[in-house]
Amino acid sequence: MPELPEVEVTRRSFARAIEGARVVGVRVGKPLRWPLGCDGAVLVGRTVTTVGRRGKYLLLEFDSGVLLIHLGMSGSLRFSDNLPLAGVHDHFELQTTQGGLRLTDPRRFGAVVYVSAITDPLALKLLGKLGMEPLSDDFDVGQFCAGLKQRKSAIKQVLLAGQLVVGVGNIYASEALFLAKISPLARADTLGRVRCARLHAAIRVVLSQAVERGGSTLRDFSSADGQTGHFQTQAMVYGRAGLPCRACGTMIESMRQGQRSTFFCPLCQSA
DNA sequence: AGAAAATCCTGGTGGC
DNA sequence: TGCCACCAGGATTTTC
Repeated sequence: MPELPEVEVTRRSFARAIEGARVVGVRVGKPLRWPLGCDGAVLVGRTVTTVGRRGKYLLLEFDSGVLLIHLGMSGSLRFSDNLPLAGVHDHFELQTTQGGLRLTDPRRFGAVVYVSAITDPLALKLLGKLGMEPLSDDFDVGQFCAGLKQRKSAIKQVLLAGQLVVGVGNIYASEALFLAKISPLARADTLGRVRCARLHAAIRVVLSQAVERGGSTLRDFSSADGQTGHFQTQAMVYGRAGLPCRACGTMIESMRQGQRSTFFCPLCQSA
């Protein structure tokens, strides 16, 4: 499930290799979450300048125009000068002078959207209300705490919502809350200065460690050069229901919060 | 208005 | 074996 670390690992795995490439062809498969927003042919002849990221969106910037790429929950990219024959789950492909960039996405919750600029209304609609970037300097403790003070729902769900801080999905929300020793059920507005600062730090630690480990490969995630991640092997709580807590030995529990599974240690995260 | 909760999309999987 | 409920991320819709 691509969350911020998987998207960032993907970005790093092909950004350098694709920069300067000129588009020579586009292949579109089945429809994704949203329409591409242009005829694929109009991309031919454009040159890739940079590959950026905002939240879980990759921003493939051309000398003119930008492709917003979202991996949804089952998407992965591959960039290679020798891609295998396209399969049934390959739904977008950019052929360039430096190799082919292909999106494979069985569930098709992902998206590739063309906008003429990052200031385009459609881009603003998708990116405009996103929260702070957790790994950048703009992830300010004060702003984070102030934001939490305004939310009455459970802290786990506030993290997932992405309006305050982006990129923290189901895996890393559980992990960060464990690291910060905060119950996923705690109301966001009840967290004081100390727990709030601890959570802020925990989010940064968990996400940056996950990036270092190449992300989490639960089923089939791999970066654009085919590498799998292995953060999942060091998860403290995610997917560990019924197993002993790595810190205190208490049995890890799971529950449902807003139709999503949450994992936590009832002792370490009792407050 | 703005926050919170419910809904929807798809295909792989596990249980029976 | 086949069928079906269930699960997942997050934008969108509905409710409060």
